[in-house]
Amino acid sequence: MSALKTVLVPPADEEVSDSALERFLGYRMKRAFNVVQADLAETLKPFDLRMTSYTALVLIMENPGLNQSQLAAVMDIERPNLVVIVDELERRDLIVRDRLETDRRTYALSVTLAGRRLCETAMKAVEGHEARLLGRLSPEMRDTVAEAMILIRAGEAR
Amino acid sequence: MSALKTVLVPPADEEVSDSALERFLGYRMKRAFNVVQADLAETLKPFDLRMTSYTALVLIMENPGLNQSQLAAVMDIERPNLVVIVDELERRDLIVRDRLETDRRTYALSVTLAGRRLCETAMKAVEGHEARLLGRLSPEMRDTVAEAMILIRAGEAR
DNA sequence: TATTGTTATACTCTATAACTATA
DNA sequence: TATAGTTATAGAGTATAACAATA
Repeated sequence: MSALKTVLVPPADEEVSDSALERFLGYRMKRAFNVVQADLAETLKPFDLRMTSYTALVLIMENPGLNQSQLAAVMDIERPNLVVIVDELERRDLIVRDRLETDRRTYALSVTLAGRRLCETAMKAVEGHEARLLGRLSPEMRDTVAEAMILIRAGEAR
Repeated sequence: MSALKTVLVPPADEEVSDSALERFLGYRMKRAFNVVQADLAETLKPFDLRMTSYTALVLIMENPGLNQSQLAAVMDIERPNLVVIVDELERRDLIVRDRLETDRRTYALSVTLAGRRLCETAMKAVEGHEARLLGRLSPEMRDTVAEAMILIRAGEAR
């Protein structure tokens, strides 16, 4: 039997393949989400907002009076993580926390006039960001993706 | 003019709406991705792998001899962040780093037998995870989502 | 008891600058 | 000088336990 030595030939950059991960949803989603995240961060930077604080602001504007537990639930984050977000929005006078007479444990959150103005301007910028990132996708494709995201999200508990 | 006092009525839990974020891709993707991430983490826990280390292992198995810069590029992460991942895979004897004669700066990465075995078992588990999470999506929908993720990813630099 | 908001903490992922050794 | 790998570090997101005030 002859002695064969295996020689490891490094692939050229263009030859590196990820086809074994072709059906790997997490991998594909992660890479796409990173791009979306980075572009969104740039988009929101002029408003000094991050994705989480922007989301919170929009939801408070849409649901005046909601409390932090409700907001955390809609945003799908843990309550402790919401505290710092709400703290900062309040510090910047974009929202107010009102103690309720009926239940003095909870805060009723609502936007200030400044908060509403900033939010509406930021929403326009985010529309541009969406258009930029989804430009290559057909309208049908966008709808399908949106629907799929909701279906995946809904399939959580089983 | 009569003095009207605005009373803030907190919404019931079921009434909290996020329709203002309906077309907000990042928000939808984040929520879906969180679900995928959490389920994947559970799936990979028995193998003591995380999403990043699993991805690295699969890619090294598919591209024997590639170096860390190439791997980081395919995975879309920064080189410094890859070091700890490769360190751990090497420590567990799942991969080896071979110094190349031709360029002593780079490592040629490849899986060991143990690495190949663990990877192949883990890939089967990940298939189950995919089936579980994508169960509600039609095959056409899955294809569209996969394609859309690649398109979004590709639209990065513009 | 249970719930709201809070503090403290820890782990992961991500990003950048600066270093070393090789080329 | 440029590149591969490395170290150190910092920021952001996420998750849990435990507490005070209130119901």
